Amino acid sequence: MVTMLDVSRKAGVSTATVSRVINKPEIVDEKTRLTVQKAISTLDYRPNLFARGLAGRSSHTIGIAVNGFSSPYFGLVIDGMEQALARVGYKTIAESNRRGAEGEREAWLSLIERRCEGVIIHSANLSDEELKHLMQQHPSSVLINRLLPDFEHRCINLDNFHAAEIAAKHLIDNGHREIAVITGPKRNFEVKDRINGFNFTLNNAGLKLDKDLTIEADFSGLSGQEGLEKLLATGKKFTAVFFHNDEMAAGGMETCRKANIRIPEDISIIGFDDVAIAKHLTPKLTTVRQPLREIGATAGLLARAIANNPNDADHLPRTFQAEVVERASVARI
Amino acid sequence: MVTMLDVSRKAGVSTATVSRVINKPEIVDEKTRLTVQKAISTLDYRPNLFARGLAGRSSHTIGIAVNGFSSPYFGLVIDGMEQALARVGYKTIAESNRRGAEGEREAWLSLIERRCEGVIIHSANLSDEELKHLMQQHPSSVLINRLLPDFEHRCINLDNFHAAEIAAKHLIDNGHREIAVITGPKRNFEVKDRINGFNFTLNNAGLKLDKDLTIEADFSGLSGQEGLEKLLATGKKFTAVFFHNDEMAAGGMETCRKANIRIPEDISIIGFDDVAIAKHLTPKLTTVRQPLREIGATAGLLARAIANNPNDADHLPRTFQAEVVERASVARI
DNA sequence: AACTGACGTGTAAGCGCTTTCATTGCAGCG
DNA sequence: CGCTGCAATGAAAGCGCTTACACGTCAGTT
Repeated sequence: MVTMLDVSRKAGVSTATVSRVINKPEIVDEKTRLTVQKAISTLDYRPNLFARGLAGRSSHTIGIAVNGFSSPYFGLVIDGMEQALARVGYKTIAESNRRGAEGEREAWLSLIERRCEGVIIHSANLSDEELKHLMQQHPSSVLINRLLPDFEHRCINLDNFHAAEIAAKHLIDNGHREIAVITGPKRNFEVKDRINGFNFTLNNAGLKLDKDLTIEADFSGLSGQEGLEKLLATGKKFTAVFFHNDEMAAGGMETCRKANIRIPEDISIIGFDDVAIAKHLTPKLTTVRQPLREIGATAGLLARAIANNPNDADHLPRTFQAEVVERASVARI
Repeated sequence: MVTMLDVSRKAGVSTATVSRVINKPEIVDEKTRLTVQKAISTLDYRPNLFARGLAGRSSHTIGIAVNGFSSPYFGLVIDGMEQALARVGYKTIAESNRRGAEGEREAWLSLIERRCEGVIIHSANLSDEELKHLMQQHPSSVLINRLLPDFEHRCINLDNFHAAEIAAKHLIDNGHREIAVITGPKRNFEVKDRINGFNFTLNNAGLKLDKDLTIEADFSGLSGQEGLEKLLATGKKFTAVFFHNDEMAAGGMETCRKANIRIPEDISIIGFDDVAIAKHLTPKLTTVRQPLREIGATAGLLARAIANNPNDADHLPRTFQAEVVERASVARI
């Protein structure tokens, strides 16, 4: 392994100078700089990250902890982050949460251990209390999909209230009056916001949400399927249903197929997220798109800014707006 | 930050002993070990990975470089790897390739720099020559989805020949005689294997592949869509088409829908991979499933074994068998 | 009783960098 | 011509850990 010492010898300077050439080229004389750079490239030298990290230089990497890499949702977030960060010379490292609060804490710490300058966390299981504690202890971490009191400027979120608003509006504009909804777990704050936004819009339009027509599910396809079955079982009339994610919407479509219910002729369906499957469903799913890549990108940039240059952080948005992607699962009636 | 020195003081021993407790607990006296462990946990001490890495201890992490985190394909591979490795106390770090050969090399090196004990690489763009060079230089890296001459024992692959064989067999068994195929890029070795396996089976059954009925595409949905259009334009008769991945199959279905061709009544379709969208298509896609998680898991384990205990490596499989998942897009005729 | 090993532990030398502080050389000044 | 001040560089002290080596201690020998 070729070390900085090798380079310095080859270039006839001290290791300090080599280090400067690498980290602050502007402060070394042009001539020396050139010699050193030549030495670096002819020796094919690459700094040892561990030594660098130990010696205290910043690692130029931002970490992100998610639950499972195979989620289409987080895949996009990470991708967005990775690309934005790469553009400013930063590396991304992704870690997979083990399940539960313990797993989330573990992943977070592990990222810190890796000396990530910033860490971005999606936590569903840690309590506000503990989250606050960790946020305090690790000042350049940022949360996504969670709004932690007192740490709002370090949280990145979709404007779920608004997102549900436009979903409702889309349905109403298309003439729907009896609307059902299948929600995510109600303890999630984003679920609450969606419910509120949805209700708000319905109320404004002089409609109201029938309690029996809102079912709590758990974001899984199966729960969507069963949710719609329950809805059907009530015998109540409804012409449209709003699912809190696409996965559940796909499940819902499945029960329609089984029950011989036509979409959108008999029931209109609107989803949420716009993940890959949405456009492959039949009919193609009209859904509320989250700007996932953008959220990832901003989270990454924010973490970096907080770590290095807190002023920059102010310019970054903390909340994002969804938009509805009109496809073919909502009928005008 | 609490360091090993703090722990050693608290426990009244030297740092060397603390280090031993962490790395080779068996060699320290039980009593001391307990004191030290208590000190560690009351201080909430966590070793500094950089110092560890620098001082030469193994990092207990395996890295993987893929192109983009949002691919449903690699998502599963990484997930499988992560879980298998976690089970043996190893960490996974995933890095996203930048495009092209240069990007792949870069990601590889970057993983090495992070002192990953082993590295697992998916390379589509590096030449065999360069790959060999890198494999030599970094003895505990393993390749997935590529078969590099002279390094077969460090390559993990699907048995593509067999996979295509069973796809063909499935079609033939269902009575199909005129079969079209839409392939991936032919320079890919796995594509070649699939073509060979497919042809082989067809020939064995006394059929042969019509040159006009095989179209080269690029694995994208759009290319699948266009591929089927071209097929239709030939005016030749075919009752089934084999797509080299699900994405393209979805595209093909799209074409059918537009052309008012019923699946599977008019044309049967079989895909490849079995990614998330497959079961959401209408009709549900019959496809050849790759054991993606298992491939990931084995790749991770293999890299680790090569790094630590070459003998263990022998037991691990290098090639995996696909299976067809029968759903609803292939008709019996 | 002196001698051997095995065992448990401590001492201290790095690992490859960054960074502070000191040093040098030299232009510009009175 | 001696100063000051600045720019460019070097010397050396860590960063927090691992590990070779040395050093007791205390059985079990002879």
